[in-house]
Amino acid sequence: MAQMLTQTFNTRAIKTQINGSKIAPVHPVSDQFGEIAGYVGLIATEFSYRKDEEIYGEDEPAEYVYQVVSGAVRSYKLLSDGRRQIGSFHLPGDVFGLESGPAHRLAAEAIIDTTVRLVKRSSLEKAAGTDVLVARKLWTMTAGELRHAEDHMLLLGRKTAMERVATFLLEMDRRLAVASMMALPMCRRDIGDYLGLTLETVSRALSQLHAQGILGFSGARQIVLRNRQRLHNLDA
Amino acid sequence: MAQMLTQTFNTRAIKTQINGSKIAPVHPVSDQFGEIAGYVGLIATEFSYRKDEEIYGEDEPAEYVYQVVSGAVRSYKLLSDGRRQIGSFHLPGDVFGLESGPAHRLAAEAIIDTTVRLVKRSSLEKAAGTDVLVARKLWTMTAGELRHAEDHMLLLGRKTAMERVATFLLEMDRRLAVASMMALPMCRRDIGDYLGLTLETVSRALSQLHAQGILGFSGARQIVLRNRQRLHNLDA
DNA sequence: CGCGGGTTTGAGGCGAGTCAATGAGAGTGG
DNA sequence: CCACTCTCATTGACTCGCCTCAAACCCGCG
Repeated sequence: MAQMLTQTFNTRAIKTQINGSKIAPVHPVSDQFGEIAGYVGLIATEFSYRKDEEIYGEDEPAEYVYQVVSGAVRSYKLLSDGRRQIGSFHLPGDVFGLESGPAHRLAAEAIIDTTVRLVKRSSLEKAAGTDVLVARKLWTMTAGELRHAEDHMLLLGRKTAMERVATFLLEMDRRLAVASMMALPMCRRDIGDYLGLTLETVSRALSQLHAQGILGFSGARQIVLRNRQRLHNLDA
Repeated sequence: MAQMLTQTFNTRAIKTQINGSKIAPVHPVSDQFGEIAGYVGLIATEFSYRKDEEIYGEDEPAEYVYQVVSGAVRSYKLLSDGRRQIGSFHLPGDVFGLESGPAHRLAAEAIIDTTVRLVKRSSLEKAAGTDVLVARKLWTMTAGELRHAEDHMLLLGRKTAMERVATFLLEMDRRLAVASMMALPMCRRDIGDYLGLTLETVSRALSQLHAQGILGFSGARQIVLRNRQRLHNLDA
């Protein structure tokens, strides 16, 4: 299996080894991996990426499907002049990189040091070809991404800067708050590129919310929401 | 079947009958309907909507899946104060209203008088439960919508007004041009709400493209692209 | 023909972007 | 343990692209 990895991962495996990431031993799919597919016969492998390391590029063949174990990932598209739109952030437990077609439509990078679990796309395809429950699960996961994208189109097309930031805070609060505190893994530029704003506009909105007592800081990326209701009111 | 329709369509069927739409006789799925599912046993019905008539509302139970036969449909979300984001336009041949979950996440309205073919969602679910090819087709269709949404997020978050209009024109040219002429079914406000712009900004961009000789008008909604290459250059 | 909705065009305002400087931590090495 | 550095974040001043408001125009349709 270690041999299979070096074959199939080629450049990425080499790069990751240079970066000092470990390759976890092969093991059967555990319950925790049920999000991708809780079925015997699927091989899950762990893999690690360093901060800002590319996991896959836009239009690259979609060979694997990933689940974040720890860390955080951004999926994005670029325009030719470098303008970037982040489509989604992937946090621990999230599955990403799932494609129905042959290629990844967004690139993916580790926001911070990140460990993922992955399975070969062909394994999933094969399982889906014989098991309608697997097929249904794949559809449902893609539909979940579509739901998020539809909500995000409304944000990008029609919300004001303050509404976008309020939406973002409530989303992150829901997805990664522990004990009412959230530790954002991403920088202001990432947030801006997710919300269709500049990093300065994001910073100004956060400062304004801080001044109004709606949130508290413990360092720029440790945020406590002090009044979710008022935040909801700011979110259209 | 007519009885089934009045039962299952309730208010919509009544409204449509008042509007004078016809209810087509039940018939087996034809080859043309293969986009939804070319399988024996699925019942397709035709239904018509008048200009601006609602086909289904946001968060309404997703009982049917639709395919445009003729006309055009807009799918959109609204903010509480009326701001609208159109997620996509559905043109003849397009399938819309397909959901993995229980409810429609966007509302749908006929842009002009429109005829659709529809099948019960439960029929598709049932077919997908026994036939992995049907299941695969449903997944692929949802993945296609996701691809469009991802491209559109990039447009809404990062493109300029002129780039958005150029992208729109190329999309419509690809999807509905006949003999290099496209007859837009939607008004400037719809285009603006699709592109995250105001109708005035859309109009100004089109006027500018006209002045540059990149497109020609035969009435405000009949457009000929005279230089696709320059339009591509304007689209980031 | 003559409405009337839809479109175009103009003038001015404003929200977010740009450019620039300062500030605050986190990590590093002496 | 502190000084240094470097990245990231904040804040300010100014600009600008798109929005708003308003008026004129143009067809398409009855």
